[in-house]
Amino acid sequence: MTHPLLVLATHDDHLARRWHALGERWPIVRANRFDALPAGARLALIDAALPDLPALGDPRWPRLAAGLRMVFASSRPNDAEGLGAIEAGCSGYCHAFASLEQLTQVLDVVESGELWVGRAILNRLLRAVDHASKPPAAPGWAAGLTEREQEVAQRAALGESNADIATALDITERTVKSHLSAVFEKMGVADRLQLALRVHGIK
Amino acid sequence: MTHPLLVLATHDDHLARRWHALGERWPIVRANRFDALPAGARLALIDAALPDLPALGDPRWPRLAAGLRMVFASSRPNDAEGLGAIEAGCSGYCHAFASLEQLTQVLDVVESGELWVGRAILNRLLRAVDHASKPPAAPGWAAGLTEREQEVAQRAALGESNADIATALDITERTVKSHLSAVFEKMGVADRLQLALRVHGIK
DNA sequence: CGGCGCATCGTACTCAAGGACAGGGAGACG
DNA sequence: CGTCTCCCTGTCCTTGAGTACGATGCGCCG
Repeated sequence: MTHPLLVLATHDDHLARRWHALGERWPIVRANRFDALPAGARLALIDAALPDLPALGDPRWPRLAAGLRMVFASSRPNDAEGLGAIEAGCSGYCHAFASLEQLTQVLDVVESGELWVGRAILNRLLRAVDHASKPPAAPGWAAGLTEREQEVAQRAALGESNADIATALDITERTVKSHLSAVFEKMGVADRLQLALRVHGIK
Repeated sequence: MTHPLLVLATHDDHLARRWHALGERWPIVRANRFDALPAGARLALIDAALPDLPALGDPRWPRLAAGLRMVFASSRPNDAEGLGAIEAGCSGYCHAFASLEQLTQVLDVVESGELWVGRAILNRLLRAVDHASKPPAAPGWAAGLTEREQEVAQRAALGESNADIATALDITERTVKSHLSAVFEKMGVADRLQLALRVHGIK
């Protein structure tokens, strides 16, 4: 048998019967409790509704993840739980009542060492990162600033000195100061530190 | 045949031969150019090195993605390209010379309507989101700082002047400078702006 | 054409910041 | 007791930042 033992960890007999069909692909064993997971198991499908399930921040999760590839199955999936599960060390997160084809695919992917999250979560991740990865796309703070002023403000807020900015924009330090003064005036801040806090959403 | 037609889009004959083995699973057809993709195709594996490949920001990508599930295969994968590919509408991003098992898995996942990215990118996404979702809780930056130094650093990072901090803590401005100098030294930053960026998780 | 916004540059000034250098007092620890 | 760390304070000095006067050139618009 090339496939590793698959532990089906659920307290729910109905769910267990449903998951039982996975036995066609993996040798399976049932576990009723979290702390009763077989020691040597390498792959597990874990019901989020297990009665003795530790919180996702619990240190037992990462310890367990060292030797066990876990798929966290929730009957009511949501982003926060999914992120928590992945961060806790789980390799997959899916709907507990997903189709057998879907579950098989998830387990396949996880067994091969990859991570699996649904497209909903992945999309949200991408949008979040997309959001976070482009500070130049100013949301509100740049209102009323000219294009040049925004450039200068952006750089100043990232810690560049006036001389740095001048060199980068190929203008004089004097001009940088001029733009910055306008920025301070328009944004109602006193110095570049306050500017940085505003630009980055602190205060 | 339950599997849809798989378009192998690459200009590279070597890569095409390698991918050809996917024909055991999907009916395949070769395309040499991006604008020569068959009209009715539903699934495509696209070489990032295609000569006429549009930039990832090109509007042709989302249009194409409407009817075609694309896996973007790069011979030198990196996060930025991966994110760009997914955002452009591709359903998968992987190494062009990944193993056939891996490619099959990716295509399986994508064919079923899910998104696929490697664990490296996914991990990075998670860390990025993890980072972005908790700006107030900065646990790591204060490592090695004494209690007093942390107080001063915290206030300085929020934009308080040395005089402000001195008044607030009922000490001399000189002492504030002393603590701050120690903070700068320990954290490897040059001034309070850099400190603020570090404390608040920017840079 | 004249006014206006924008970007650019000059000099001079004030001031907070930060470093260099030097020290005192309180508590912990072997 | 000696040593160590932490907290506190002092003076002197250099420098970047920010402001206060100023100025020119360009494009747009009524």
